[in-house]
Amino acid sequence: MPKPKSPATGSERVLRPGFQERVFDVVRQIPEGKVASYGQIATLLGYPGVARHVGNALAACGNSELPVPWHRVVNARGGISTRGAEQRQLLESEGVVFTPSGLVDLSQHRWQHALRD
DNA sequence: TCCCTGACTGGTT
DNA sequence: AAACCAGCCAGGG
Repeated sequence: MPKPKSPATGSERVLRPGFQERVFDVVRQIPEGKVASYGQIATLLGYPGVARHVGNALAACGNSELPVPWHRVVNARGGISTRGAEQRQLLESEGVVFTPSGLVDLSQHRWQHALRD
């Protein structure tokens, strides 16, 4: 039979369907005043390296029926999304502190899901 | 099906 | 510190 071209053969690093839901699930667990990074969530789900997809999934959080606190997800440097205008305000209203350079102070607000470094 | 883009990241210049 | 680059993989044109 013809050789399968699917990248899943050999090494299955393909995102399973339902990935987006899982992302929402985790994000909903972030408490007020805390933030997590895209990469942190990807790793938590078992897919290190797919931070982009976390962001991509979050971009569609409007499709979710349950509310998703998307503003509590920031990039690895504590920077907020390209649509950060609203995001910053939401975070500050939860007591999140920003550094003078406009980044979330991760040393103070990083959510650790009961884990540690 | 090819090519480009993306709410990302970590390493190298 | 900032720019650049390679890796990641799904979606859309």
